Amino acid sequence: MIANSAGKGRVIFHIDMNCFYASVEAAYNPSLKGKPLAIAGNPEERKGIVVTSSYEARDKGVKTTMTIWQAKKNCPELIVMPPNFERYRAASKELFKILADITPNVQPVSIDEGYMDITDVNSELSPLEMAHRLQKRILEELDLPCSIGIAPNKFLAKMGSDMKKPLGITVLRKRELASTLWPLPIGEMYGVGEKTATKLIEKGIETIGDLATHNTYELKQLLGINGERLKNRANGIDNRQVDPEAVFEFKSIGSSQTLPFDTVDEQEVRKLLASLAESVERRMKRKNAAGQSIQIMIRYKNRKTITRSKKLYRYIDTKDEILYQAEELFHLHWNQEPIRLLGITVQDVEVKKNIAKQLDLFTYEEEAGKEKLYQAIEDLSEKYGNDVFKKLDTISQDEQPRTSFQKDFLDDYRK
DNA sequence: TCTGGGGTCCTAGGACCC
DNA sequence: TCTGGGGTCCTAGGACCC
Repeated sequence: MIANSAGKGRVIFHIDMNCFYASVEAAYNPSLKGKPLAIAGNPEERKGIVVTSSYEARDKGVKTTMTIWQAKKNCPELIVMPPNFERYRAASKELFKILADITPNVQPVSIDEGYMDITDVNSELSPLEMAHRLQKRILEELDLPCSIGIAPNKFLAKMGSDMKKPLGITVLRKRELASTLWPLPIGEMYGVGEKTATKLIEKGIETIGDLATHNTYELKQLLGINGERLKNRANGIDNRQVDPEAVFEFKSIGSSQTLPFDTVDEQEVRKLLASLAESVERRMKRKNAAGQSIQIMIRYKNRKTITRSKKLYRYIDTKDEILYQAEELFHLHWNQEPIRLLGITVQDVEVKKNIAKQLDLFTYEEEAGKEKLYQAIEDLSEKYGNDVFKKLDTISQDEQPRTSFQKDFLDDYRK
């Protein structure tokens, strides 16, 4: 049988690793198998919350985002380990290699899950048999358990992979939704979080089936565009493609950190901002990217969190530039109250290859040296206002200026 | 004596332009 | 003498996911 025998319908897999971090640790150290294990940060630095835990731990009431002391209260024999991301990244890489063996049409969505579109895979095996082999191979080669959802679209495949754990395989067919998907409580639907669940339950929508049959207009009133989308999904409608390129289309790169103690000390703030800027720079370099906006995040003592951002009209990618912009925003917006967490994010990120094509200031930057460019930018901002870059639009280096404004700018700049 | 860190997408108001 | 409506961009915040 050929996977595509259904005709025009697609066949999508969603692969979801079971308790990924905990399973990787158990694969490295088999003596951990069968024991209640939690991966959690350092409680001394106020980061001691459970990130993942084994099923044995979950059975004893250990839940993700619990603090370690809460988790240990429920499960005194809990083994707690710090996260080892290198390890998880390495395991993830091996996982996606195995998926790529079946089809190039794989879309990673996070370190431990991904979609595959196997519609056009030539195989004598049925999709269900393929899934069994895949699951077995991942278990044998990586010693890691996973669950697989098989369905005609991403949403149903995702819901399917969630239904049986560990080592489950679930087929969700559209014609069986009323008996398979609809009985589930609304809060278990992908895309419905706590807030949305509360709103829906208030309207008497308690199951996915209730949502599927509810009046569309009312849902739009309640949830905006998302209301309509959720209703469609509840009815098994989801046209999103599996996109292997999506993983390269990141839009922001950020770094944030909770301080061991709340602080108002500017020295300490500066140190943290510098190290955050460095971390952002490192990761942007790795991805060969630069960004056009900067955002800072300040979380205060009472957990109230603000974000402040600024569009820059030029691309930045170095630690110094990131830090300079972040410090400026910080001093403009900090209300002097004790700080719990700081974050820096570079937004409107592009890979440099694409920037060079589109935007030319970057080319100038490479050629003429940054200091000269920044000086020119500052002079021009003063002269023409902050609109200068919008008005400039894109002038490529070999291109003739199209407007008198662009001409003035280039004259000024080349001086 | 609780609640990390990495993201994406959507909304809503104001500025500005036509 | 007073005021429509559409569209885009920017900023801040919120919801959600892993």
